[in-house]
Amino acid sequence: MPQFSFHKKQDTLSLAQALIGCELLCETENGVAAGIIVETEAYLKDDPACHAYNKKTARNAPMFEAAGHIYIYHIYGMYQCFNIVSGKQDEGEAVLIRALEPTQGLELMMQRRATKKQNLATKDLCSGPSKLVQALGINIEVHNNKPINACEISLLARTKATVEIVQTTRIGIVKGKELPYRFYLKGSEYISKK
DNA sequence: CGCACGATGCTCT
DNA sequence: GAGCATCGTGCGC
Repeated sequence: MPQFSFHKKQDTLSLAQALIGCELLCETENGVAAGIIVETEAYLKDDPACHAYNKKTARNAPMFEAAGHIYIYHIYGMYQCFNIVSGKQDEGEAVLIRALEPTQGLELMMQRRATKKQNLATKDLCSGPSKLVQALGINIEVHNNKPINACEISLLARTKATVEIVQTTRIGIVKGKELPYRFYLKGSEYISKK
C-alpha cells in the first residue's frame, strides 16, 4: 500500500480534498485501527477560526511545522481533535479530520468507544473529530507534533481513481462560519451530523 | 427522529 | 474568567 505523499506546493484547500478517500491508520500495543477519511475541514492562515490566526503559542506550534506533521489539541476538557499540518513551513495551516469510514480494528474501536449503550453501530464509531481520535487510540501525549508516516500513525494513498466530493461551510464554529472549507465524500453515511 | 443541555479542563486574555 | 474546530444523554414528538 503506497503512502500518501505531501507536495510542498499543494495548498491547504486542495489537500483537504485530496485527503478524502485516503486511509488513516494508527498502531498501538492493542493493535491496528484504521478508516477511510470521508470528511475534512481546512483552517487557513487568514481565517479567524484557525488556531494559528493570532500568534504562535505552545498549543499551536505544531501547525507551523512542515506539511504532514500531526497537530492535536484538547477541546471541551475531555476531547481531542486530530489535524494534518498543511501549507508552507511557518504558515500555520492545517486540515481537521472530521470523520472516517472504519476499515480495520472494528472490535478495538468498539471497546475504545464503549459507553452506557451497548453495540455501537459501525457508522457511529468515527463520525466526529473526537470520536475518531478515541476509536483509533490517538493521543496528544503520544502523537502530537510527529511526522505522519514516520510514526505510529500512517496515511495511505487513495485507492479509488476518483471520488465525488461535496463542499460546504464548516461545523461547530462561530468565527469564519461563512467560509466554505468543509469537504465530504458524497453520499457517505459515515460523516458527522448535519 | 430532533433538540437542549451539562460535562469538564485546557488555553489564552 | 471566558471561550472552546465536542459528545452523550434525556426528553418530547
